[in-house]
Amino acid sequence: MVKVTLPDGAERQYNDNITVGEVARSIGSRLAEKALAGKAGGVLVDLSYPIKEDVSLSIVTEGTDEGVEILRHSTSHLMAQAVSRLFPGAKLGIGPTIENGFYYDFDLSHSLTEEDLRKIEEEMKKIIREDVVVERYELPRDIAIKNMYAQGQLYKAELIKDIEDDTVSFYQQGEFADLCRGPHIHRTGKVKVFRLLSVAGAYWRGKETNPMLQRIYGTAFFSQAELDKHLTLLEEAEKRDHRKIGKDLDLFSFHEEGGPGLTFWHPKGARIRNIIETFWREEHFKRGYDILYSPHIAKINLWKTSGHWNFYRESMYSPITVDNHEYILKPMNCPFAVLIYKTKLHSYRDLPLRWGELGTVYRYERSGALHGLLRVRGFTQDDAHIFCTPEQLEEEIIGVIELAQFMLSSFGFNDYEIELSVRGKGEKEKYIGRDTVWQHAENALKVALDRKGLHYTRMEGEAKFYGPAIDIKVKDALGRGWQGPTIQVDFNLPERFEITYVGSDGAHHPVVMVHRTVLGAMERFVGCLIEHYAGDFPLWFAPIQMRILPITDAHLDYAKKLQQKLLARNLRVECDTANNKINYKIREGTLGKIPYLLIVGDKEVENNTVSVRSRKKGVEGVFPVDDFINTVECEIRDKK
RNA sequence: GCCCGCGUAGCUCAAUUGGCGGAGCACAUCAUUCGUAAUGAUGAGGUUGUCGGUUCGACUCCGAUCGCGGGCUCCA
Repeated sequence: MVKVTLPDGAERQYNDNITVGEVARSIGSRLAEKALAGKAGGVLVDLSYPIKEDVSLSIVTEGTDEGVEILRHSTSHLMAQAVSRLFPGAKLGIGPTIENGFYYDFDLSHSLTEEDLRKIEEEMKKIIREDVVVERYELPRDIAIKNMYAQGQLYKAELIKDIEDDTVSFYQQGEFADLCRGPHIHRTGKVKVFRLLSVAGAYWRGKETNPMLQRIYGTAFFSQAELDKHLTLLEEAEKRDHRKIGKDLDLFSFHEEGGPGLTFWHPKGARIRNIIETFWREEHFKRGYDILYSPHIAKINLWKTSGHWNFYRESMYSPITVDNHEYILKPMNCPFAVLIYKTKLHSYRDLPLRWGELGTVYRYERSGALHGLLRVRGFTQDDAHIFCTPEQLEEEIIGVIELAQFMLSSFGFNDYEIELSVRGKGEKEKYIGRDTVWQHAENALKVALDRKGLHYTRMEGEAKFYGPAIDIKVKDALGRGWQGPTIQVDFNLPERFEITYVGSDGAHHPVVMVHRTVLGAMERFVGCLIEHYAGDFPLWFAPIQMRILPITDAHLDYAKKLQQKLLARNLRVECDTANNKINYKIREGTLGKIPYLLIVGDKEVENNTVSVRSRKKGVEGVFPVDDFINTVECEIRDKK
């Protein structure tokens, strides 16, 4: 007999080798109906899993996150089966679940098209109707490898070679079997609704030197309603796309004549940037920062000293030769701050020095990586370099974390992920500096994060070449994370440039440098902002805050005077002088996502009022001009 | 950079199997002077991304190239 402990604490006795599915059935037929898998002792197992010893068990059902994940994983197998049927000889890569769906990689000579996806979907539905049993079996590792080679499944063979266990498990459904840890749904008929979404190239195991496979992305749900909801969500996200909104709202553009990844800011986009930058400077001054300006290019030797030429060259624009000297467009601002630091001796009494710089850098991003404002080749970092003593380091990092949090929340970002980016194992040639120095730097970051009680993920191999970092990722409309703020501890550049401070003992000590941004880069930040608000910006940084709409030409004078009055109060206001009906003007203003539309006609002229229509609430009513000004000035101050 | 797809008027899109490139919006002119999401008429606009090839004839087929998109890789 075995004792099974259920989630509610109930204990039940069963015969040895009873399966998870049978336990579910013994509890209730409805549970059995909805059961997909089990969780025995915290490990996900199939319904066919035989229970051999006392265990705590929960049944994974359709309505749960784990259930959906199993469904998607099984759907990816189903897809692989369909692809294998339609394209004999297809070599299979991997087919995992991902957030909101799944994918499977295939190596086939035929290039998959959208129509192929529909055909594969049809074949998948056929397999669902066949409702074949999905069965798990195990093979000794060596035999499994031999089998895979015999079947021409080289990728699978390679995967098994990397598995350390003596036996590996497979799942058989009809004529199709696939290497998999499981668990899986027990019949193909359990798959309900799914959709194949796109095809894309993907390197085998993510390595550029490996062959490129064809990846099919798809998603699956337990109900049509859920799938529909998900597809609607994708459509909504498309509407929030900053590239579309940027065009519609006339914020920025890119030009073939200008070059890929080089942003042209239009007046309204530039206005947003200017507001953010002004806010940024003021906030920095308040927190004891000064700001710098530095050149866009510098002689190549500077970059050799800094290490960029050796460790960062592939991201740098090629040298420009002037008067027999080679110059490089700066990919980073740090060496410039160092040069300024070196212009005089610094006492420990002067530290920390916090030097901010809205520095425009140029990096050669591979053409395929470019993406609207979110990944460009020329961008302005809201950079700063802090020079401090080792003792001050922790406090400085905490100060930066707090500033970054303040900045993000000021712009409405409360959902972001924090990563601690450290060196990858066994690729030391990618980084400069000694182990002890790296250890020290990493520890400082870790301690600061812990002191702030922040949750973070440790990311191996994500460090910069000169030091580890705290990276904060904000999300776009599709939930893709983009690195924004970053805090990097650097003991290496100070050493390379031999920058020191004079301590109380009168001796020179190496200074510690912190590189950081609190927004990331203006381009990316504005891109994320657009998606976050879908172009519907809060009043305080909306490029146009209000537009005056005169009913007829007879009200133009009043409208113009009103505009002057509002401009004088530093409000961003337009006047719609076009010869159009008021309905038309309102429509234009609404589509332009202008926070306030101020309608003025006979009544308003007579009483010195405005009829206010807000984007948030629609018709707000008629207010004396000064009252309206008061209201919006409060709203701007509160950054609502 | 790699795989796949896409480039037609400022924008969003049409154009049988290769046979004289159209529409809506925006813009200009004229009329209209209007109260909370589109007034009407007229007009202007293009070497179909670029270069080359096939053809009597190319937006359409082929090649190259530039740019964009979805991913992979890479990163603020």
